[in-house]
Amino acid sequence: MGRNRSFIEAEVVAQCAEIFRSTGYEGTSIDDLVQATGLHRGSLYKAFGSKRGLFVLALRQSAGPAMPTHDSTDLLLVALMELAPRDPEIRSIAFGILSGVAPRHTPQSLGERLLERAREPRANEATTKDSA
Amino acid sequence: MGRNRSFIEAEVVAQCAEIFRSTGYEGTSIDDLVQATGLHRGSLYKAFGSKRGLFVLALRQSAGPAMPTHDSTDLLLVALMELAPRDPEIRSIAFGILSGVAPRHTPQSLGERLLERAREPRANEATTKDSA
DNA sequence: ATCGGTCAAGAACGATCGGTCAAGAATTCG
DNA sequence: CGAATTCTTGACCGATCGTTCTTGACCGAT
Repeated sequence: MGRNRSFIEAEVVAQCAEIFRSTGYEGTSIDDLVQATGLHRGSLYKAFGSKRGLFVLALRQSAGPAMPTHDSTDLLLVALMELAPRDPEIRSIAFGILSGVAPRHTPQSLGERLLERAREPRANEATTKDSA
Repeated sequence: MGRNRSFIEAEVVAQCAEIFRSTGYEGTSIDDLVQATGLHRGSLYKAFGSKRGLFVLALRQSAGPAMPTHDSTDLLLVALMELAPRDPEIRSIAFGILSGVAPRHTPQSLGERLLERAREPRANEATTKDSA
């Protein structure tokens, strides 16, 4: 039970992380997360409290012990660009990830990934509804 | 006169650029720009058409012939992170700036500035966002 | 069968978003 | 001077934002 639940939780957080890293923090709406996870608004809030809380979990989880992937690096970039300057806790988490035991990220590697990400066209997210 | 007008215009664009580079694109509301410029909503839209149009002008203007400053680099970072993946024109402008005649920006210099910016606390603008 | 408690579900909420427009002030022209 | 025209202004719009609350289905214990 508990194990299964936390496993599912981790999966949901991972799905949200994917949305956040792709469309940014401010660019992601709760509806986007609802759609991506299949959960419902109330459930998301019951489980995670707020959009920001969900992002914090996603950021922490994506920075596990493994080597950074493109996805986890993107999420870190989003945190650094959009949240860190105005949110001390997230700034602290982000720089904690950066100063991990091994020098996994460097300014150069971050800059390179930033440029790669900027070049990747994003599927035109529905600003106007034509889902038929 | 035309010259005076365009001078004022450039000043307004510069003020908006400062807001965009500081709080990001999605993080900046029209009201923020209204407050920063002292102009009124209608005037802004009459002169610049849209928030995006204003950002495009700001990005182009900030990437003049001079050496990049922290401010102009920040605006470029915002363009690359928030707009470039979903907006081909802005992506094109941004990469045009990057491939200027002299190698003014490198992945490493971008990454370094990204980290500096993330460390600079931003005056907590009260948008009733983190009261949870 | 009936209660009490739990939880998913999504309708509803106030605030705020980007964008528009009609009415008043200012200016130009006959 | 008065009519015509341009500019200024901020109230207003529908949509969407993040968040909360009511609803009702479900389940074990009585």
